[in-house]
Amino acid sequence: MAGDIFDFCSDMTDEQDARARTLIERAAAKWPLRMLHALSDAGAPLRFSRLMERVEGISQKVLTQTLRTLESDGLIIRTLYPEVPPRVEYELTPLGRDLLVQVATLWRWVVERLGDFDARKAVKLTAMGV
Amino acid sequence: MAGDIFDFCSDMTDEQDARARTLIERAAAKWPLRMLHALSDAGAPLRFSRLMERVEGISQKVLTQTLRTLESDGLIIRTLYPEVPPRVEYELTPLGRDLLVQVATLWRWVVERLGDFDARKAVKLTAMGV
DNA sequence: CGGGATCCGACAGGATACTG
DNA sequence: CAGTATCCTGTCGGATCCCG
Repeated sequence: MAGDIFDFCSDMTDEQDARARTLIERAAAKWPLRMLHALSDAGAPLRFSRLMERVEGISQKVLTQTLRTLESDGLIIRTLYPEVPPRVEYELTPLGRDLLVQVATLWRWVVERLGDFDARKAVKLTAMGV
Repeated sequence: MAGDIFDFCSDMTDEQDARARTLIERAAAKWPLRMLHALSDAGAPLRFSRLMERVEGISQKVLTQTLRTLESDGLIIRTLYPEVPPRVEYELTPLGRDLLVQVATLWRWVVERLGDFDARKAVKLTAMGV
């Protein structure tokens, strides 16, 4: 259809569609978003332990897993300093920063309309004889 | 911090934050998004069976569950026509339509940069002695 | 310090059978 | 037609223990 708001997907392969969907779902998920936000908020590279402190409630396993995923997606950079004890720092890439801005835009839109997301307010007028 | 891009969340309760997060995660998820898209694409109310045809691969159980969730979130409207056999039609609410547009915007942004989401392109220059 | 390996419970989602 | 009920399996995430 001509008016399809997802027109830009028309010439995509199934693989590209799946890749885009995965990226969107990841960025919208709880832990990845909070981690990106923590890194953005810090304004400087964060060590593993500091990041874990800033993302309240996350387990070490999920923190590690998500860091690996975000790194392979090109959203963060992991830098290992081979000292004793070892030091590892994580920071946002420009792409990660930009994606976070996009998601924040969506968040703001939703938060501003929080009161509207409720079935009580979606009463169909025709059902009332209007 | 003053530069926090999520500043607009600062005066939110934990419940509001959780609610917003849930809404975002739902809208970004695979089946809800494809269902909203199908309803938008149809341009008219769809019956249960027609919707199931248009959302390829979805199970009847998940279709029902997701319809209930979307309805309780005020994104779609369910209209029952007490005929024999029964007829039920689903359509987007204005809010549902608007949310879909917001998510589509995010999708377009990601799709246009699909090639960038790849760790190979996120090489840290300082690691190369630059 | 920054993880890896393992076990476990909770829950999402598919397949199937049945119903007003 | 438009669901509901049930079973089953895969995955996610928490907790714990261990290592270089």
